[in-house]
Amino acid sequence: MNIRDVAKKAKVSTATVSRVMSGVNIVKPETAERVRKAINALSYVPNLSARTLSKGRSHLFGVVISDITNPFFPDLIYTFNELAEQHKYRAVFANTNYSPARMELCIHSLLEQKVEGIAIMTSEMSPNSILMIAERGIPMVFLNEPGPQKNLTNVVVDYKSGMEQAIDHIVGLGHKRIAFIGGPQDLRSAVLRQSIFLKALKEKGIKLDKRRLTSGNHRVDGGYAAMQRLLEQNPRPTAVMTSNDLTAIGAISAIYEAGLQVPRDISVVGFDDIEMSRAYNPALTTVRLSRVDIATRAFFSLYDACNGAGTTVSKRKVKGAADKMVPTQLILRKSTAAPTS
Amino acid sequence: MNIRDVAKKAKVSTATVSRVMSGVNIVKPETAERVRKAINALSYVPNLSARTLSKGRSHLFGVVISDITNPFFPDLIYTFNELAEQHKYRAVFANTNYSPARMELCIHSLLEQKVEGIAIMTSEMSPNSILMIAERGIPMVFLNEPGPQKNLTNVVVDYKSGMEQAIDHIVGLGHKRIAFIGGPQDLRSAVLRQSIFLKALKEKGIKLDKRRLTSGNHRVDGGYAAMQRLLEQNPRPTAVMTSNDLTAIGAISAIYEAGLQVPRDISVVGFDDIEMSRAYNPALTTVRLSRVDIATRAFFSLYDACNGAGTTVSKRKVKGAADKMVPTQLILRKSTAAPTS
DNA sequence: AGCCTATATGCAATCGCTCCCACTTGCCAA
DNA sequence: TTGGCAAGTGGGAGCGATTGCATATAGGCT
Repeated sequence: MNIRDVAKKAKVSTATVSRVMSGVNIVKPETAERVRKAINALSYVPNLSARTLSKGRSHLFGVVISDITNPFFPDLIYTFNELAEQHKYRAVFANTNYSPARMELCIHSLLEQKVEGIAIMTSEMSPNSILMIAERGIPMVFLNEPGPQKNLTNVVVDYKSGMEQAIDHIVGLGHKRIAFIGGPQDLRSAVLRQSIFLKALKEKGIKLDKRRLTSGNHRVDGGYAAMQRLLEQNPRPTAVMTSNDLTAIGAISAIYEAGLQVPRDISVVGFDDIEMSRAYNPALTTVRLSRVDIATRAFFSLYDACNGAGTTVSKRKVKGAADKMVPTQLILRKSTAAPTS
Repeated sequence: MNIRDVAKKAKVSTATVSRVMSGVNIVKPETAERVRKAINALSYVPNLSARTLSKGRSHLFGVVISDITNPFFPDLIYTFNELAEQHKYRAVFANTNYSPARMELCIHSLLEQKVEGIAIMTSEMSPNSILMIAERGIPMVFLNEPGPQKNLTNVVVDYKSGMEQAIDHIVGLGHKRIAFIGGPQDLRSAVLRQSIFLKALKEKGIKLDKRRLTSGNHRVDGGYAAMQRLLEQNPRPTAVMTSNDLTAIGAISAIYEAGLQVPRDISVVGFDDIEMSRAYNPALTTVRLSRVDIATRAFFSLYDACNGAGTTVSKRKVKGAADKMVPTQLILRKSTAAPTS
């Protein structure tokens, strides 16, 4: 079942069938109708490989993520996918599983598929792969990449603002013994969050006792273990800032397990505002980082690069997206309160 | 940059390059080496569309899901993807957003991509689409589809066993006033869970007061609202069984918000055992439904259908998968306890 | 020397579609 | 009448790979 069968059935040439399907060029309405009837009658579905090969365009974007299981990503994927669909693109996803070696495979697979743009939403990197993309002139977009190079754009998150809001909140409540649980120290985004936190703290003239600076793994168990360590201290911290929500949730588990309560005994602040933060018990005070924003900026960055800056509507959107950082914002919920001296 | 460039550079024909890449047929080692050098030198990546078109095989499976944002799916996708990779397949995902109309689009897209098999892991259905798949002879696998038709397999979950374990646990603790919060009544899987729960209850000679049977939407807010309604009753239930974990989490929020505690005042049991259940506060007693199992069975069901039942290893695995239902199992954690009369 | 086989490689048709170009037809102006 | 133009359609090359078949070469055997 191919375009020739349809052409035969509709008594036209394959060229005409093609024209009817793509909707461009002029086809006499009656002819078009006949073709459409034939398509339905045969329940014909065009072959995407053939079309891609022939046109030399895939209308496909690749998105590289670390791990679909990480609650940070589904929202991102959802939004990206939605936008792609709205703009007649498709999106394919590739998991690196946090491994640069696997990232290389991911990129290779995306290149095989002739994607027209690649969004790299991970921290781990394979410089070699990046090179391969670059030398093909394929547009790329990164997340918080430090040194922006030519030929690629960069979605950058305004971590600082959110961190400052969180610090102001904690300090405003009267906390003095503040701890920080960071993420894995080989994860660039985690290191970035930590350093920005420390810097913001310093700028406010507050100094953090080194013993209160520890780290987990950005998962629940890591937060749990880190908090257990903090709880052994005497005096123990009265407020804990964390590098992501899963860490915060792990920390809260540890606090309850030690017979203490949040926020009565210890206040906890998360980062990311994943779906679960609102539903958690107690609902987590956290810094919201909009995955919808990130996905939107990433998508339009690629879309714009592929479809010339000439367009009007998309142009405006992208311009807006490129101008500003992705904002972050403190969301006050139930996991913070004044210390009960 | 295509196979001809490589051939020219290595001073061989395109046929030889192709043979080197696919690894089949005999190529003189030195020639192969020369070709490999050329491939690297040019950093050539083959064009998948051309390959697919030429071979007439896509090595691609499609997976239809409702919504990537639903925590039920990421695990499923992860596992499916992993298995696909291990078996030299790729997997593409399509979101229906719970809409049969969109499902039609999803299927159309998968057919365009010439997928070799389709796993339909959603409840919503578009009979028309199913027909299109069937008439192409493409293997399908469903999740808990009630009437198994020919030409498709069905992964079925043993809801009953898990429900019975949960009921035994609750009843064994001494609970008399048991409530149930179901899912959306237009979602087949939710209706199934509910009816199996009621049936299991009846079989044990326990009867449920109709007023204690209510439903949410399988999301946190629905569980919250449903629980609020239950809390207005006098006497209120002492144990609540729910149709999924998100519902249970919503219910717990409502209970705490009413100034009560879990499990002291009310016990809550979830269903699914999503990642968050373990980390929730209190950790949720729930019925585990292994997404890994589901994905594994779904994958091998398609894989086997596509690669003849003749293979040995896969055959064994698939046979095992097809024989048994996906088991469910009660996981005891902290959200259940004996009622404090 | 002549023949045969096994091994290694090349030629070219093919997959299903798109799109350039050429062609037909009908209409209007010159 | 004729030329020119626009609208509608068809022919067929080409996209980049795979693969059946033909061919070339080397070595072994009689």
